[in-house]
Amino acid sequence: MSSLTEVAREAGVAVSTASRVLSGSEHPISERTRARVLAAAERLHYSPSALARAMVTSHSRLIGVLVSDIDNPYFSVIARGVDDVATKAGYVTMLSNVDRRTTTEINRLQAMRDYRAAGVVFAGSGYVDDPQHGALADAVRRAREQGVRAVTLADRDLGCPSLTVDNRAVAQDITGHLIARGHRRVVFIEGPTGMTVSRHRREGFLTAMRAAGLETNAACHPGGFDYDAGHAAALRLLARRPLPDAVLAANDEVAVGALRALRQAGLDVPRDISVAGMDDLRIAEFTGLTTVSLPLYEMGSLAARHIIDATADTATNTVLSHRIAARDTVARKQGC
Amino acid sequence: MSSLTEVAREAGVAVSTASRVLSGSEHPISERTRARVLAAAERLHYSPSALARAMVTSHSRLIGVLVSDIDNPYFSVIARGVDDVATKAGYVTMLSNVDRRTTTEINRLQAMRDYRAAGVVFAGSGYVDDPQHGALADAVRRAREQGVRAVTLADRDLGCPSLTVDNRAVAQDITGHLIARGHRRVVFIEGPTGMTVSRHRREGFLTAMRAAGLETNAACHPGGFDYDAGHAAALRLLARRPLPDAVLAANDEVAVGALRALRQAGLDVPRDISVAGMDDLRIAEFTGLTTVSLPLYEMGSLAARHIIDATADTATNTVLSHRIAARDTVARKQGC
DNA sequence: CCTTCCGGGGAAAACGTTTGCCTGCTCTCG
DNA sequence: CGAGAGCAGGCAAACGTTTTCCCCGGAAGG
Repeated sequence: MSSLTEVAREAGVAVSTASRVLSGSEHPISERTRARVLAAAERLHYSPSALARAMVTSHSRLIGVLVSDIDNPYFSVIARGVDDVATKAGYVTMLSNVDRRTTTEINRLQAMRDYRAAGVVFAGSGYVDDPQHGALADAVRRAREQGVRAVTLADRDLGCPSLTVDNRAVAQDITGHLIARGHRRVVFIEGPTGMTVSRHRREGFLTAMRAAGLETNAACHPGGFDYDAGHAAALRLLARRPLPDAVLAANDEVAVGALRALRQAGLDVPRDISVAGMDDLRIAEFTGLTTVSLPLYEMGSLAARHIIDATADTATNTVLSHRIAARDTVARKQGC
Repeated sequence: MSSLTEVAREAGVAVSTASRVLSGSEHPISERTRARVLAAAERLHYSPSALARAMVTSHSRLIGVLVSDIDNPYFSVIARGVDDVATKAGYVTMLSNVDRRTTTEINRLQAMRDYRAAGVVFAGSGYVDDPQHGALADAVRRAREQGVRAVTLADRDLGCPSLTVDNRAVAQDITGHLIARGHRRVVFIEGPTGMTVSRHRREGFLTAMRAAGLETNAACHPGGFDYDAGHAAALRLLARRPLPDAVLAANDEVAVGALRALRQAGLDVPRDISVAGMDDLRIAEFTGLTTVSLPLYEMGSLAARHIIDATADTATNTVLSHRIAARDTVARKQGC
C-alpha cells in the first residue's frame, strides 16, 4: 500500500505538496506540479489512508447506524436509506444490531466513537421507564460534545435532533379509515409492551375509537411485533362473540400473521373481517395488506444527510408525514 | 475525549506503561502501577482511539460486508450473521450496498481498504461474462497481499476462500422433490439472466428433469428475482395448455409473486398446481411456501469467524449443506 | 565482591495524514 | 529601481497509539 510519502518522492515534491493536490486543498499549486503528483499517484495506485486522515482531522467519514435487527425489513430499508446517501458522499456505513437492548446501544455507540464516526443514527424505538435511558442520553451528550453528530428516528429524547413519524397519528388515521368504512368492533393487536412506539400506536387507536364514540373496553389485545404474535392473537380473537369487524395490528408483520390465521380458520378477509397494519413494508404489498405507509427510506437518507451536511445542529425535531395505503384487506361496509 | 497521554499523566506513569496495562501487553507490570493506571482510565472515561491503534498496527477491527441490497432479506440475514460474530469479537461491521454492479463493488472494497478493514465479505453473486470480473479479482488480490482477508459467499472465483451452497444441487433437489410427488409438467421461472446463481439453479433444474426423463423443451421461463417477475411469469404461464403441474421459482420472492398470481386467477395451490421456491426466507414461512432452506446466517457468521480468527487462509472452498423445507404449497399427487 | 539476570519502567520512533508557518521568487506598481 | 503583494512550495508539528530499545535496581550465583 503506497503512502503519500512515496507518492511525494516519486513526484519529486514535498509531502505537504502532494497532500494539497491530492486532498483538494485551497492552497494554490501550479499546474505542472499538480500533474506530476497526480501522475505519480496514478502510477503507485495511491489511495489515501482514511485512518491517518481521520486521526489528524479527528473525525472520519464513517457514519454509524444502530438498528434493533437488520434482518427486520423495517430497519433494513432505513439502513439502505442511510447507506445510499453515505456512499454518494464518500462515507462508509457502520452497522450494529442492538436487539432492543439499551446497554448494547451504549456499547455500540462507544465502539463507533472509537472510530471517530462523523455521526450515529439511532433507528430503534425507546422504552417506557427504561432504567438505562439516562446512561444512553449521557453517552449521546458526551459524543456530541466531542463532535459526533446524532440523529434519532424514533420518539425518544436523546438530546439530539429527531426525524420521526407521529405514531399516534399513524394509528389514529388508519383506525379512522377502518371506522369510516363502517367498522365498529375494531380490535387492536398491540405491539410489545414497554416500547414507546407500541404505546403511541395504542394511544392513537384509542383516540380514534373514542372520537367515534366506540366501545374500547376489550378493544386492545396483547401481541408483539412478529408474525407469531399476530397469528396467536388472531386465533384468540376468533373465540370472541360477536366476532370483531376489523383487526388493526401494531405492524405489518403482525397483520400478516393475523391474516393468515384468520384465513386458515376459514374466514374471508375482507368480507368477514377486515385487517390492517402499519409500516407498509414490502410484505404488505405482496399480501395486498391495507396499511400505513411510512417514509422509512427518507428517514434514513435524511438522517445521513443531516450528519454529512452538518446542517445547523439546533435540536430540530422534524415530523415526517405518512399516508394510508389502501389495498385489499379492508372492506367498505354497506351504507358507507 | 481523553487520550492515553492524559491517562498516563493522571496516573503518574509513562505513556508506554499506560499503554501496556490498558492494551493487555505481555510486558510485566507491577500490581500497584497497574491499579493506578486502571483507576486513572476509569476516572477519565478513557476509551482508546481505534483509529490510532489501527494506524500503528496497520489493521483495524473493522469488517466489511458487500451486499447487493441490504433491504433484500437474503442479504440482511447474512449481514446479521456477520455482525453477530463481529460484535462478539469486538469488531464493527461496515456495510455497503453494491446493487449488483461489479464496479461499485471494486469501489467499495477500496473504501474499506482505506479504513484498513481486517476483512471483507462478498455476499453477492457473480455474473457470467462479467467484463469487470478481472478488475475485481485484481483488487481482491492486492487487498489480500496487503493483509485484508476476503471471503466470498457465492460461486465466483475471486481468488479467496469461499463459503457457498451448491446451487445446482439446491435446484436439483427441490425439482426432485416435485417430481417424486408426481409432478410431470414442471416449469422453472428463471432468475435474472447473467447471474451465476441463476445459471446454476437452472442447470440443476434441467439435470433433475432430464434424469427423470421429463420434457424440458418449454420448461424454462424468463423471470427475475423479485415479486413482480414471479407475478408476471405466472400470469403468462396461465395461458399454457395443458397447465403446468408445478412451478419452481428461482427464489422465494418470485415464488410468492407466482403464488399470488395463481391464486388471484382462481387456482387452488397446491390442489390445482404446486409452487416451490428456494432460499427459505421468512416470507416463505409466512406463506407456507415449500422451499429449500439455505444456511445464510451461518454463511455470514462463518465468514466473519474466518476473518477474525485468521484461520489458515489456504484458499479453502467450503460447501455448506441445504435441506428441503416442505410446507403447504406442494401437493402429493395420487399414486405417489 | 563481581557478574549475570530479570522484573519493572521510560524514551522515542513510527504509522500516514493535514495544516500553520515560513521562505523564495516573480510580478506589478509607484 | 525598490517595495509590497501574492503565488508555489517546503518544514515540521500534531493526532493517539504500539512497540523496540534502553536503563536501573536488586537478587542470585560464582
